[in-house]
Amino acid sequence: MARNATSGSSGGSGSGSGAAVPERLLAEATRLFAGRGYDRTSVQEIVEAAGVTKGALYHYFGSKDDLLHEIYGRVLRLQTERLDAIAARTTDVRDRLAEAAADVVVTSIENLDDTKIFFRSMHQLSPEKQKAVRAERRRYHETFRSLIEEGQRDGHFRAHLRPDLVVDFFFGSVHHLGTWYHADGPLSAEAVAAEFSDLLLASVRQH
Amino acid sequence: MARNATSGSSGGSGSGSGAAVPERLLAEATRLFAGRGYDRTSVQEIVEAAGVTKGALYHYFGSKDDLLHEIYGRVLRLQTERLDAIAARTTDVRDRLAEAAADVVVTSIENLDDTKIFFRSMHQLSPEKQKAVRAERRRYHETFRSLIEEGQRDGHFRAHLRPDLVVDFFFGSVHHLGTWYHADGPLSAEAVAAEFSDLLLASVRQH
Amino acid sequence: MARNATSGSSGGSGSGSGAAVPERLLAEATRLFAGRGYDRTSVQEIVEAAGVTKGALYHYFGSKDDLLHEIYGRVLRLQTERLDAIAARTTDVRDRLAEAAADVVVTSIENLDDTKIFFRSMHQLSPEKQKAVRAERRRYHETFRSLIEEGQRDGHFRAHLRPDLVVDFFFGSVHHLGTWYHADGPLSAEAVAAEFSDLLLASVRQH
Amino acid sequence: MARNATSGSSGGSGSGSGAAVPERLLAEATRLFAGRGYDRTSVQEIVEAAGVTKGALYHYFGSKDDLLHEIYGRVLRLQTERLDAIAARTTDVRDRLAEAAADVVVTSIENLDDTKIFFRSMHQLSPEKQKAVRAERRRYHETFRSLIEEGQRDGHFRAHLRPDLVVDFFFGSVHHLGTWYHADGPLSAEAVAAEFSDLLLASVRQH
DNA sequence: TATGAATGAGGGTTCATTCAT
DNA sequence: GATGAATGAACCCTCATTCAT
Repeated sequence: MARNATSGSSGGSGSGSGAAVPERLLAEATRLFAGRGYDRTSVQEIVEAAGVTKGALYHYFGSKDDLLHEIYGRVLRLQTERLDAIAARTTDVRDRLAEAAADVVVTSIENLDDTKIFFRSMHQLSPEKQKAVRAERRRYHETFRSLIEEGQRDGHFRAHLRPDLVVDFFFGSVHHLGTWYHADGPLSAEAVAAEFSDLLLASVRQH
Repeated sequence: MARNATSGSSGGSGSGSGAAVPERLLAEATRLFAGRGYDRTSVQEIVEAAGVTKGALYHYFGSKDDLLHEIYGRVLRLQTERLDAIAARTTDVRDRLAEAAADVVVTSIENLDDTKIFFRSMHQLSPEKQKAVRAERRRYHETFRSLIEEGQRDGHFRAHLRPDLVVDFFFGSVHHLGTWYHADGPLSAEAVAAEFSDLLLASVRQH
Repeated sequence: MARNATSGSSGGSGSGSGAAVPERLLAEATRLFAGRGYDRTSVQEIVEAAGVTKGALYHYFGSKDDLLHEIYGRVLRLQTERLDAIAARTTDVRDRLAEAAADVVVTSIENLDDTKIFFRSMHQLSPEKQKAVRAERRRYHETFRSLIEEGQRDGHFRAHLRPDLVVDFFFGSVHHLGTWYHADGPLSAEAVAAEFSDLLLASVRQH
Repeated sequence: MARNATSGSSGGSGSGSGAAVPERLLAEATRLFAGRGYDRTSVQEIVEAAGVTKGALYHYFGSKDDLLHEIYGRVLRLQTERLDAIAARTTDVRDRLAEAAADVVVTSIENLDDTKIFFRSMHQLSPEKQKAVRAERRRYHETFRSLIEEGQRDGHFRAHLRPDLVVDFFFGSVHHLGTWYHADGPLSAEAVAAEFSDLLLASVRQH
């Protein structure tokens, strides 16, 4: 029943604050959910930030829950696409794993609000939407895991490690980025990506 | 404003479910916060689960927020004590780090409800309580980090790694346990602890 | 404010579900009002059921209220015409009363949705429309009552009965049909009509 | 989950408008539902009329729906008790039927607001509560019907009549009272009761 | 020590209607 | 003739907290 939230842009005749209404709503919701948490952000606050009324929000989104789901969807689609592209390459599996690890760190930092929301607010989605998101997330993890398994078969990675545990180990670190990373701190996204990638590779590599 | 929540036990002649009222309240609150989240758990649900009335809760705790703070306090005190004990030993720093890592995994799994609450609900504490918790947490992280720095000075651990980044890397994995670990799954707490500890050591060790 | 709702049919070349738009809207509104009640049926539901948009509805009808009024109008016109025709005959007044009673039962059952709406939703009309409907209804009742009065003058019906009370007695039964009658039950419309007519005649006849 | 709404009276120390809060809420709700209809009466209007806040209403009643259900319950209990008492007598079945008919007319008029609500708002109850009310109502109708069946077996009432149809015929008239009866009109409750009872008896009697 | 009725502010959501296109 | 985005007001309900008892 959720309406299609990504209508074409308003075409440049733009009255108001520039971007189209659904995009503005998603952007403000993302910002507020990341800051205050999903439950502490009221629909009223979102629409005020976006400069529209509640009716407009419910014209585009079926519920507050739908907004959250849409936010998840965007980031999942983005990361899945990127991982699939990296995994499909024909380079050494160690390079592919390193690159995949660095890439997810960079995109997580570039979308830090989404990252914060992701690991804090998943359980506030309605059960069925939670199931949908988990399924997409599982696909993503499986692709990542298959890289580790491939490295183990090739003798590059330590064979006794449980690949699923390694995935949970690493993605815990990634999801946690939202808790401590600050854009205005001393570390660039690429610096963190390089070190996380290095740590992951060192932890699995056959020495 | 917070009353002292840990009064002596009611002496055993207690009516009801055995344990003293404040303990029962904390236990039920922990269970419910972990399951539904802090904001979605009502005070009414907590007192019903504990078999008391609202008046009783507000007799022992100044606010719902106080309950959450107390839960944080318990787990922080526990983990700080254990880490301090491990860090104070005189064994090889690699052993101390491995042991500290394994220990925090085991206690996180043994108190999985607290772990879930910890990483999801921090931002739902009042700002000043949040500050207090963060300060305690920082002390904990600093102790952990000092083990890594010691290992670097000794030449056991790779010198170019940023110790604080390593700590955030590892504790992301630990906090994430609440998201995927299930007591009735195939892995014991000790098995996860061993593998996480192994991964951490491998990732930092000089090879 | 109400536009003329019964425009000529669109000529048969019509796109969509066959009948002209206003008729389709009235038909779906009748079905929905009978099922869910007037207040619980949204304009959105009506236009979706009719396969048009809100703009179309408001093009033909001035308001949601207008739809309800039009539904009342149709059934009132129908029943008034039929009663007038029966009352104008020259047969024995007992036969005319019996026929009128049976006829209103049959048409009430044939338009059971209208009947349900009639007795449940009158008070949801705007005051002025309510007044108009009541006036038409009064005319109808007066015609019916005059049959009873005629029978009393002729000595066929018991003289001490209050004719208006008899009318209310009988039409209570008729309006109530919507509550219990089901088309797929064991009773045909004609069977109910015969028995109701019989009960009415027996209740007023001089024995 | 509905709280018990009929606490003891407040004991005479009565601050405020006299009666206890739940009773006041039910009384005002009855008045407003009868006047405007259930859907058109807001919870805000009810609590304002009763001089309390929304929180107080929801302290005693689980939902607006519960209020309606409680109103139904009261009138059903009253009428069931009275009918059972009359049906249990040992007088001639014609007298018992006449008395039962007259009695339900009198109590329906004495509780005219409840009567109005009954026939207009039943379908606005939640499905499960509707089922409960219908079941109670069916019991009531069955008792009434058994009087007619008894009269048919005794040869007092016409044997070919369908008893259930007679019951629906008569209770249509009774439920309809709310539509036309006015306390300040020319007819006393007893006068209407006598005539309705007479009409019913005449319609079923063997002549 | 404990009760539980009552508050008051705010929660998410629905909806008839309008109007620029 | 017809669209559908947007409004704005009202809707039912929840909840942490207080306080007279």
